[in-house]
Amino acid sequence: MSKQPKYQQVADALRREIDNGMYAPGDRLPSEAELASRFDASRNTVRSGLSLLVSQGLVTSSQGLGYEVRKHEVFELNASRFENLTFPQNGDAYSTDVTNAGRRPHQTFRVEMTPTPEYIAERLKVEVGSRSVLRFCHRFVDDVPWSTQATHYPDWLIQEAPRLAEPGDIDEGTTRYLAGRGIEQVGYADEISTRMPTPEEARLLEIGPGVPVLLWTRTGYTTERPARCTVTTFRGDLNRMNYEIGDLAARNENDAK
Amino acid sequence: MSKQPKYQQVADALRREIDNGMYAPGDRLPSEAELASRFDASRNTVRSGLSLLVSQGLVTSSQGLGYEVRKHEVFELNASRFENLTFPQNGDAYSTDVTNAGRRPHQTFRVEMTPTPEYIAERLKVEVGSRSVLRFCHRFVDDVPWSTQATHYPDWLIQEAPRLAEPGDIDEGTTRYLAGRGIEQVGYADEISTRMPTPEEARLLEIGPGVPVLLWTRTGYTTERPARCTVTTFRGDLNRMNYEIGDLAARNENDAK
DNA sequence: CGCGCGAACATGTACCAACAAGTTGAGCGA
DNA sequence: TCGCTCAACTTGTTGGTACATGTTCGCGCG
Repeated sequence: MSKQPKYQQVADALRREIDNGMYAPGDRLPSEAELASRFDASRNTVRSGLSLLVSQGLVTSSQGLGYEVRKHEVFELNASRFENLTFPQNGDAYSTDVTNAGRRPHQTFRVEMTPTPEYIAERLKVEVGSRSVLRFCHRFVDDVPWSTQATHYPDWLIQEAPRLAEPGDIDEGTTRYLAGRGIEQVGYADEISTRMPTPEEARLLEIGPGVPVLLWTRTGYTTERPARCTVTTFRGDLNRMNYEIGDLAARNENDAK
Repeated sequence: MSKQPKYQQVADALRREIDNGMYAPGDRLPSEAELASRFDASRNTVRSGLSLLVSQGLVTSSQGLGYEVRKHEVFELNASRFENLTFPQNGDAYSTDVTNAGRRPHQTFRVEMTPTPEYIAERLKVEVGSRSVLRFCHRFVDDVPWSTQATHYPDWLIQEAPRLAEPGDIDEGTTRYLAGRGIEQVGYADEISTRMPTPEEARLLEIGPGVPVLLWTRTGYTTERPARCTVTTFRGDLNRMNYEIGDLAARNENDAK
C-alpha cells in the first residue's frame, strides 16, 4: 500500500507515462473526468495532481481544450561571443543571432531617463537614485515573446555618447556606437540566476505557471570603470546560454562538418 | 470593479504587501482563516491564492506553522575561474570556494560505470549507450543541500587515467590528476538553462514547490577532443553563476578595497 | 520541578455541488 | 454549399464540509 496522498499518485503516474513516451510532447492528456474515474478520485483531487504537473512545467492547460504535454524548443545564445566587435554583425547581436538561426526577430523599444535602481547602481558604481538612461527592449522570435532587456547607462557616459539618451534605434548597435565615440568595453562581468517570474514578467513574456525565467546581468567595463549594465530576462523554457572558455578548436572543427 | 477571479485578487494583494515590506522575509502571513474573513472568501479560495504565491516561490507553507515569506540567500559561483590550474586551490574547486566564503562544505560521493545517456554522448562525441564512468556528487553548504553534480568520463579516458573509475575521492582534484597524466583541458563549453525540478531533484536538493533549478553543463576539451562532461543542478534560490570575460582590471582593483 | 497530555490552532487531503466560460462539431436553415 | 446556432464537452471559479496531521503551549499530574 502507498501512504502517498492520492493527488500525488495521480501526478506521479502521469509523469511516468509522459516520461515513458506514452504521451508525447503536444499530446493531449485524458480529461479530468476520465482521470477521475481511472484513479477512482474526485475531480478536485485529479485537479490537484494535474496542477502539480502544471506548476512543474510539464504540462499546460487551457479552458475548453484540456491538458497538453509541453513542447520544449530551445534557442541557444552564445554569451561569450556577444558584443565581440570582431564578429561579423548586421545590426545588434540579437537580430543577428536570430536571423542566422533562420527565425524572424522583432523588437519594441523604449528609452527613458530614470533614477538608478539599487541593483544597477551597485554594479555601475554610481549613487542610488542618481540619473541614468534606461533603454528597454521587448524581444520576440517568430512573434513569440522571448526576452526583455533593460540596459542602464550612467550619467557621465551620456556626455560622451548623447545618442544613447535619444529615443529610437541605434542602427550599428550600441557597442559599435560607443566604440566609435572612444568608449571601448574591454571586459564584461556576467551574472546568471533564475527564479519564478513576477506577474509583470509573466505578462510580458506570456509565460504560464511552471516556467521560470533566466536572469542575465551583464556589466560592461572600460579600462577605467563600468560603462553599462544590462539585465535580461529570458523565458526559461525557450532559452539556453552558452559560454566558451579557452581553446575550443577541437569542438569547432567538428561543428564545421 | 475587477473582473479578476477572487483568488487572483488575494494573491495580488498579498504580493503587493510583501513587496511593500509590510511582510518582511521570514515573517508569517495571517492564517488562511483570517485571510478568508478579510477577503470575504472561502478557505478554498484563499488557499488557491496562497498556492499561487507558493508556486511562484514567494512564500513557503508548512503544516501547523502557517505561511512564511521566503528568504533569499545567494551563493556566488565564479564559473570562469573554475578548474583554472593557475588559481591556488586546496582540493576541489567547490570546497575551496565554499571555505573561502567562510562556510562549511560537505559532500557525498559515488562512482559507477554506466551506459552513456544521449545528452552526454552528444557532447562527449561517443556512441549512445557506450560505457562511461559516472562520478556523482551531492553537495551541501552548512548542511543545506546545494547542488548535485554528475560528471561523465568516456571510455578512452579511463585507459589513461584509471583512478577515475575507482571509488573514493581524488584529493588533488580531478582536473589536476588528469593534467598530471598528460590530459590537459584547454577549453570549456558551458551551457546554462533552467527549469522546474523533477521529483528526484526536489528530493535531493530539498526544494519545495516554486523553486527552479539552475542547470550547468560543462564540457571540457583537450586539444583533440572532449574529455569530460559535467552536469550540475543548483538550487535556483541559493545560487548565482558569474562569468568574467576579457579585462576586468577596473572591477577588480575596486573589489580589492 | 519536570514531564506529558491534550486543547487550540495551523495547514493538508478529499470529497461534493453548482455555475462560468472557452472550444468543437453536428446539424439545421437559408 | 455556406453560415449560424446550439448541444456537448472541456477546464475555471467558488462555495461548502469533514477529517487528518503537524505545532505550540499551558495546565495538571506525578
